[in-house]
Amino acid sequence: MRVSREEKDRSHARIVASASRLFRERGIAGTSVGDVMQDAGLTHGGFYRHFGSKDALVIAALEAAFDELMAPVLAAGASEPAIKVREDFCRFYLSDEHVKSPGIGCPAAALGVEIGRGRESVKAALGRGVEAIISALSQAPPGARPARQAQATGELAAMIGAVVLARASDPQTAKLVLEACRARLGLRTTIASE
Amino acid sequence: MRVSREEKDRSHARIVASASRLFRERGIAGTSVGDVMQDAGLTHGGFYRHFGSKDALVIAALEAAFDELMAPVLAAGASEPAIKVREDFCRFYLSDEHVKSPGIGCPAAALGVEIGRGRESVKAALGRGVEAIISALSQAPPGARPARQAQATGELAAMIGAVVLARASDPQTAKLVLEACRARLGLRTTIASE
DNA sequence: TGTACATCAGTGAACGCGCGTTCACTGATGTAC
DNA sequence: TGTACATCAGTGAACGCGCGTTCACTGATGTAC
Repeated sequence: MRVSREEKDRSHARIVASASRLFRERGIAGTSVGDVMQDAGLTHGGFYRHFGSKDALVIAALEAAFDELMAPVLAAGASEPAIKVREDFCRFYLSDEHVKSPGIGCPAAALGVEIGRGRESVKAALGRGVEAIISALSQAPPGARPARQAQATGELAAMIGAVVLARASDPQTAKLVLEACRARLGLRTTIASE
Repeated sequence: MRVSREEKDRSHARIVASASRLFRERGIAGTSVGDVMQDAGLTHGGFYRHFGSKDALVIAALEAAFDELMAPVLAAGASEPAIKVREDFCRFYLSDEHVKSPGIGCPAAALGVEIGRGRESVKAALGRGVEAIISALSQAPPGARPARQAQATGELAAMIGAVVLARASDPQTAKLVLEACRARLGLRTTIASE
């Protein structure tokens, strides 16, 4: 039965939220359209009233995931010193929580490899999200201040690698990987190091 | 028809070599047992004369891939200064060639995320390979010299992230990512940088 | 060394299963008068 | 505002397809005598 415009919008938002989490947790190939719809409390047949294809859902899910990831950074705005915002972001990125919960984490770390093998339109959506992170980390708009952008790019790459490696490792090695990356980024550790 | 023991061994080696390349190029889920057997010049039905499951093939393919990746390092042995061997490894790791050809590259970068979501036995095989790289990079056996191991771990994580990010990016951004990582590792660039 | 037979690597059809996508249908919503 | 009808969000069955795995079969290889 037909539902109201507002109800459809709510369904749409639930589908995107479910997809955004499940794709990051299980991978895109590892998450079926049916899985997403069930998680959103719907049946699979209705999916194509919302998206033209699974790829279109992936793009929407990526955008939502990057928005979610950058929300604290954007919310802080000018009310906090830029250096503090950057450090908070890096601390979250290199946290046990981020490693343990890919569903609420960085899409580049969770889906970068899979998307690198996929369609150009999906790669482009990931690229836009990566650019947004680099801009925020370097405190400079895209294209400007190449030296700072380069540094931020290197730092992001290091953090992505740390999270990828930590997730593939046993818990003990994972801690070591995160700590090593924190040290390389010049982040002081709360726990006393040896 | 039955073939000789030697012929079977050659088939086995071809299956592993094909799997090792195809898994890294297309992902594990993106490569069927049939794809591998066809690439090895066989038909899919014979696969289970060689391996008990696709997972068993993944483990064999991972071991072959890590052996291949570390071959130049081990071949150099004591005949070259350790620092030179390490630098050559890092230069290859951060090369355009490595980014462009995952099929001959590091399994941790190509398959780490997917394997992180998979079975424990496969994760363990990846872990052994990662340990081997860290030992080679730190010039120390596993477990020994924790400070150098920690540094090597951080460097490997940075390189994995750079390759993952470069592969997900457009060619121009990819170059920037690799260059940024080289700079962070203290590797001088052949091309003059700005 | 020669012979008879058991073994088994490789083939290709078949299995059950889950996938992305399509479709006929339902009935509440939205719209035109 | 009320009525008649078109729209369309959501349902659940069905589509063709490819997957990992199994199986009966073939015939050359390996082995026991």
